[in-house]
Amino acid sequence: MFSNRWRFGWDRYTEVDLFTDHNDTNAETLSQAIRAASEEPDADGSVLFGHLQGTVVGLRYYTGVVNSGEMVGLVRQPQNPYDRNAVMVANIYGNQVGHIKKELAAAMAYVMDNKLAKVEGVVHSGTKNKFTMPVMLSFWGKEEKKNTVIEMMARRGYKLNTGGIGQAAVFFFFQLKNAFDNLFEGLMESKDGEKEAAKSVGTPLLPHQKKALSWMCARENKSGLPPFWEKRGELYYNTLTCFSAKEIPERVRGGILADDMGLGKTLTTIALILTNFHNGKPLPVETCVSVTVLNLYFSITVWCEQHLFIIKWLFACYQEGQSSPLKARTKKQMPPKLEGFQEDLDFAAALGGLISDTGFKKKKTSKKATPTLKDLKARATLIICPLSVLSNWLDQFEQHVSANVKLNVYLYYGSDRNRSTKFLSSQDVVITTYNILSSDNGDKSPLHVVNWLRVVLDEGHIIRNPDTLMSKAVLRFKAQRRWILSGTPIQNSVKDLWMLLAFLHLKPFDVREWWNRVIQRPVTQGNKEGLQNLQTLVKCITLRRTKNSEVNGRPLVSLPEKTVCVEKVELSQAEREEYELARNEGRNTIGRYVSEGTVLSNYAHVLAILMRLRQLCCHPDLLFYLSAFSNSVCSYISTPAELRERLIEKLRMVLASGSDEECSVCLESVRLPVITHCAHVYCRPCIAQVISTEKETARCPLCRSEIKTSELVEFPQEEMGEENGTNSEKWRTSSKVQALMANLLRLRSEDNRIKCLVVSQFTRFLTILETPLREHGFSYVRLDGTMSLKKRTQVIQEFQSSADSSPVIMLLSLKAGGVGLNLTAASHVFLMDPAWNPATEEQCIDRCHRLGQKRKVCVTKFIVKDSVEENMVKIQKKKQDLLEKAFGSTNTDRKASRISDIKALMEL
DNA sequence: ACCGCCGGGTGCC
DNA sequence: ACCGCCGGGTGCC
Repeated sequence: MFSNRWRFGWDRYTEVDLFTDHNDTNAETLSQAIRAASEEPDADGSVLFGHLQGTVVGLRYYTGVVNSGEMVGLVRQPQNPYDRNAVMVANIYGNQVGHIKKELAAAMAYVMDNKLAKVEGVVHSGTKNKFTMPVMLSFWGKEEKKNTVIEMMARRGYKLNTGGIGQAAVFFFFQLKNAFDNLFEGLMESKDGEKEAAKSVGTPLLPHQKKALSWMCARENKSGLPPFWEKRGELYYNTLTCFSAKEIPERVRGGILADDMGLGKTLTTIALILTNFHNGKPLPVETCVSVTVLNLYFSITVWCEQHLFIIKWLFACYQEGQSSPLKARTKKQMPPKLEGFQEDLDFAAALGGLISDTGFKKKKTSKKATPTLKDLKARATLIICPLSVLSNWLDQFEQHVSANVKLNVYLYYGSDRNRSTKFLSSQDVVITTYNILSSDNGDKSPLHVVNWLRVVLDEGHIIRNPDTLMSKAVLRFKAQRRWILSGTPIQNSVKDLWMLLAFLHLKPFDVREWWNRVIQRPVTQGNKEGLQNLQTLVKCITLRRTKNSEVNGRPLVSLPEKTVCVEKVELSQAEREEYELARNEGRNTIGRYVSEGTVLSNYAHVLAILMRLRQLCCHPDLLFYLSAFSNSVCSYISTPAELRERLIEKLRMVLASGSDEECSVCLESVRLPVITHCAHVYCRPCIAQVISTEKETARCPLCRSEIKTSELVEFPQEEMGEENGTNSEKWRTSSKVQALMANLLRLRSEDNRIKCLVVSQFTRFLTILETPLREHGFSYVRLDGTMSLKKRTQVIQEFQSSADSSPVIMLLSLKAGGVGLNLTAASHVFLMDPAWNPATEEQCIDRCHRLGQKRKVCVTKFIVKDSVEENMVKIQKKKQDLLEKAFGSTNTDRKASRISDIKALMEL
């Protein structure tokens, strides 16, 4: 009796499958157990400890079957009444297959419960008999746990086979990295043809948008097999996990639209909503002769009028005369109209052609509605977007939906938002923000009760961190179709993708374990096949075009021409003399370091010399003290205050230079910079760690001078952003300044509304340039890294404005702002000084040579003849190769290449 | 399960 | 006969 009861209890789990959501129950289901077991936040640093052949027993008691080569999951069952060490074996769908034999289970339980290792199983040869079968177990975990685990298992008589575990093939690493970077490139091919949007879409679609629409409709309607599934006889077989099932695997209805910013993702999505309702028919919408705008308008105003951005949006509408304030006000006072709801549903049902009007109504009230009816019932598309683009969505609906079409768009936002699920279901579109979502997160939240036709995540990469509330909320939507819109689907690593695939319900990868095993780990370890699989996966569900993409041999969108020319600048007699003096001096010094082999220990000094030369090329007043103290020179500085002053000066120079100073501890750009008494710059956390590890014996990683935490000097807060050192009385010009001004004056005489970007790595140079700009009456703004986000947006807005009073010149610090910066108002770019990294320059140019640019773009690079700048340009070309080779190469290699760079710069 | 293990039946060669 | 051997019953954790 007892035994039977329990057996029944466990057998229940065999019926659990991962294709069904179990949100409704609090009972711990097997699928949840597997999810929980595999939800280790960071499986990345895992290494393989070894393999072990084990046995799965008790097959005859369970329904789960496995194929040859199929992956299985191992789940601890501490509550098992027969053995608290029990380890259950389940297949991909979560059907139990059996148990690990108890002796082995006892050993594994210890390892698993103490999180010493994650154990994975693969059944290499299928069932030999129907009672037991062998399983290959592999143990994965943190390097430092490796020996403990091996010893632990050995003590219990299980010897982990550690032989033949090669490290990831480093050789292919570079290739793979490249392939990964290009993961989202070239995903266009010729997916389907073009599709015309429904009549209700008021704006004609561009060819590439029609293609996207066609692809999206196909993704929603076609019933093919998802990637890596194929039909084998009566069964559906997953070629990656070797799992097979009788039922056809659920297809992902949706995908990732990853077009570049500006290609019209919003418009295409609106077109999709209007064009592809149930059975591929257009969304049934009421049309009317009167001004439709008001309907949309009305629901928004009623619910959200207190929010500033809406007011802004309304204001924009007024201005454009799309509706009158008066009408809006009268409309606003009317009670919300909901009776259209039922009509719409009936209309939808009638369109579906499957059930009669009355039948539909009857079923609708019944709780046991079949899925088909539920599907039909779904009408609304839920759009989730960042607050910052909310008004843009409203604008776009306004703009692109035909004027005579009544589309119910509801903005689910604000404290008095309508939480009625009946109301929400009745809408055509509900828009909300990620923030609302994370606050409206419970199971009873209306957003999670409604059966959506479609859920669209705008800027979907926002949910890439699975630990956030909103990411969790996003996984619990009930929806038939799911879309992610994102210009940058991957920002850092493969990891970013998991959440996206999980949202899309891409089986079986929505369960972290299978994703980790099949894709993430192979890819991060440089496995070629893993990457290919990932590519295939992404290809199947993603459409991405960039501004450079071509369709039928023609560019998607044609950007205006861009010309780049280099203007050689001759130094004046005086400048040349000063430059040569500094150059000879520097050359001697560096030459000495090279011959002594002490370039690295005097690296700060070397950089300082180069910096001085680069600055001399721009303007003599750019010079800071050349704090020439390599460790040996420190002694002549007398007082601590003077030392501190000089260190700060030096630090300021490094920071202002924009030379992308590298921290020698983490080898990344320095964050929270501090300078040591020996004048080397590190990230504060990095060097602090060095000091805390080495204690009293701590030495500077670069020059081996003694260092102490108390001697780390930071940039004083009050000096941040203080840049008003030059006053116009002492101001003098330079050859480069002259060259720039000549260009600006010439342009102004041709067309006084031409806008220019003037770019330098030296913020002080920008300051120097302000004087002649003022003198010649140019209106300018300035954008550099020291400005607050708020100030930046304000400056950008000012510059982008087409108003007559808006500035014509932007002084831009090379590294300021992210890639997203949009400065299309400018059509001329002046790069005042060459950067170490040509990509930085390209990025900067792209800020104005991008979608939305109407004029030809003209880029001028000023390079001083016969100077370190010319050599930098030469190295730039080489640099691209170096950069690529730097992947996977060692610290020493990178340093070595730097030394050879320096030699080339100084012509040594 | 064409195994291993258990425990009862049995017992020179 | 407090053993070995035989053969039937039996079987995950």
